[in-house]
Parts: sequence; C-alpha cells; structure tokens
Amino acid sequence: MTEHDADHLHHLLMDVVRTAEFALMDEVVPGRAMSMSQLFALHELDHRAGMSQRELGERLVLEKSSVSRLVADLESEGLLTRERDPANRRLYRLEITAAGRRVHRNAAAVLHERYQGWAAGMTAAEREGLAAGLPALLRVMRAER
Amino acid sequence: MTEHDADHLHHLLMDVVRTAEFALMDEVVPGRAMSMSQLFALHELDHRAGMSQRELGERLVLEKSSVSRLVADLESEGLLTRERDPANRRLYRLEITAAGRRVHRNAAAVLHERYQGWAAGMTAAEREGLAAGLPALLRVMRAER
DNA sequence: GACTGAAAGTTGTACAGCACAACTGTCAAG
DNA sequence: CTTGACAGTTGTGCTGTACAACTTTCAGTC
Repeated sequence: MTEHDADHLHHLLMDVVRTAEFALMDEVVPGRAMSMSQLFALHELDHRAGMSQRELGERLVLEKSSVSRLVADLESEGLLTRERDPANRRLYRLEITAAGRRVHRNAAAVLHERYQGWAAGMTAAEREGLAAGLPALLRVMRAER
Repeated sequence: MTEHDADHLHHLLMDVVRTAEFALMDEVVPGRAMSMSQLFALHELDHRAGMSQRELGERLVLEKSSVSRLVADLESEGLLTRERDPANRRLYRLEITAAGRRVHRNAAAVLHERYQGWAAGMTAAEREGLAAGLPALLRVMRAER
C-alpha cells in the first residue's frame, strides 16, 4: 500500500461522513421529528424485542441517562412500551408497538428508495467495490478498540 | 442491481457513518478541545487562504451566525486572523496562522496514521473497492440535490 | 449627492442531543 | 440483615447549531 492510498482514503472518508449525515437524515420521517438515535432505537427494537435500556444503550453507544430520556420520549409518542421484568424488577423490557413498527418500516422504505436511487447511479463495479470495501472498513475501524 | 444490493448498502452505510464519527474524531488533537467543524475550518483555510466567512460557511454548510462564532473562537485561540478587506470592508479575509497550521498538520498526521493502520488491515482488493466505490457514492449522494 | 436595497457579519435567544453526578429502587451473596 | 452491585431517573450543564433582528458597508438609481 502506498502513502497515496492512505491519504486518498482519508479525504474520501471525511467527505463521506459529512455528506452522508445530511443525505441520510434529510426528511426520513415526514411530519414527525425524529433523531438519528431515535430511529436507530426503533430499528434495534424492531429487530429484537425485549431489550433492556442498558442493552439498548450499549448498541447505540449512549449513556444510560440519555437512553432513559430517549426511551421515555418514544414511549410517550406511543412507539414503544416499557414493562418491568417480573423476574428482575430493576430492568425494563422494551417492546416496539405497532405504531413504532409502522414508523420504522416507513423510514426504512424512504431510505431504501433513496439507496436504490444512489445504487442505480453507480456502475456494477462501483457497487461491488463498496460491497467489498465497506465491510472491510468497518472491520478495521472496530478492530482498533 | 438487485433489491438485496440496495438493502445491503443501506445497512453498511448506516454502520459506517455511526462508526466513523467516533473513529474519526477520537482524540485527534491531543490536549486541545476541537470540534469537527473547527478542524474542517482549519483544513479549508490551510488549503486556501483569504476566504470570507460567507465562503467558509458555504463550504462547511453552516449558517453565518455559526461561522461568526466558530471563527471568533479560532481567532481567540490564535489559530487564524481576521482582517477586513480594504476593497470591501463588509467582509473579512481569513488567514490561518502558523499555530493554526501546526494544529491542522498535527491533526492530519494523527488521522493519517490512523488511516494507515486501517489500510494495512485491508486486502488490496478491499482498498481498491473503496477507492472506486467511495467517490461514486459521493457523486450520487451529491447529485440528488 | 441622497435614497434604497442587498450583502457580510454580529448578537440575542432558543433548542437538540448528549454526558456526568447524585439519587432511588431492586436484587443477590455472605 | 447488611452490603455492594446493578438498572434506571433526575438535575444540571455544555456544545453545536439555527433563526431573527440588528449594524455597517457598499452599489446602483434617480
């Protein structure tokens, strides 16, 4: 690998992060104020129900107090329910509601369409490059910890 | 392109953005509190001096009031200078200082090293994939506006 | 030359999203 | 029964940002 490769990658990734933040979160949930973290929370809960707030916090990389308020907001909007675990009343079991699922699915659909548009604008080689390169990038970024 | 491709890309990109935000900004400038935007501002000014605040704001995609305070902070830390343009006293000419350049170069070096580590953990095929795919991704993300 | 409107920047204010610290309630192990 | 760990809550404060109203400077028009 050359010096140039690393430098090139550096600029590319800086650019991608800044650009993708806008492109990803731009009006994903029309008519409803939704933060990235809220959307991620719904995503996690749609994927796997019964998580505790601690678990959710781990996945979202958020402090427990932040999770507490995040979850309280989603609950008050009827997007999830909280119930104490009877077997261990310290923790909550979080469940996404039907409404929450609808919001999540809808946001996913909007994003999906956006992705399809992007993917359609790329050549097969470019798409394959990303399919090979992005997982590798995640792998090495995470390995560092 | 299949449905699966777009979906795959979707998850990958969500992951990359979330992961890269942490990995990129983690202690890039030791001992000095530095936001992403501040670092980007120094980067822009190191690259091209004499910008006005309006120009800088365009590049950083920030409102002029945010730029005003951002620049004021950097100036008070001695990382850049502001001088009214004699030919048009409405605007400032921003110049990075030697200290600002040092901070930027140092941050760039830290990031560079981090990138080298990452790049070293990838195969040549994966690096080439990113080199082809990321610019394409930027192209299509930006084309949408 | 005096008006008028646009341009560049500043200041007041408000909000979102987050962390940290101190607290409460619950449990399990000795 | 006590002690300590764990899950969650609440108070507080910070950072980064936008929006609105303001000032100063300029350029064009009559």
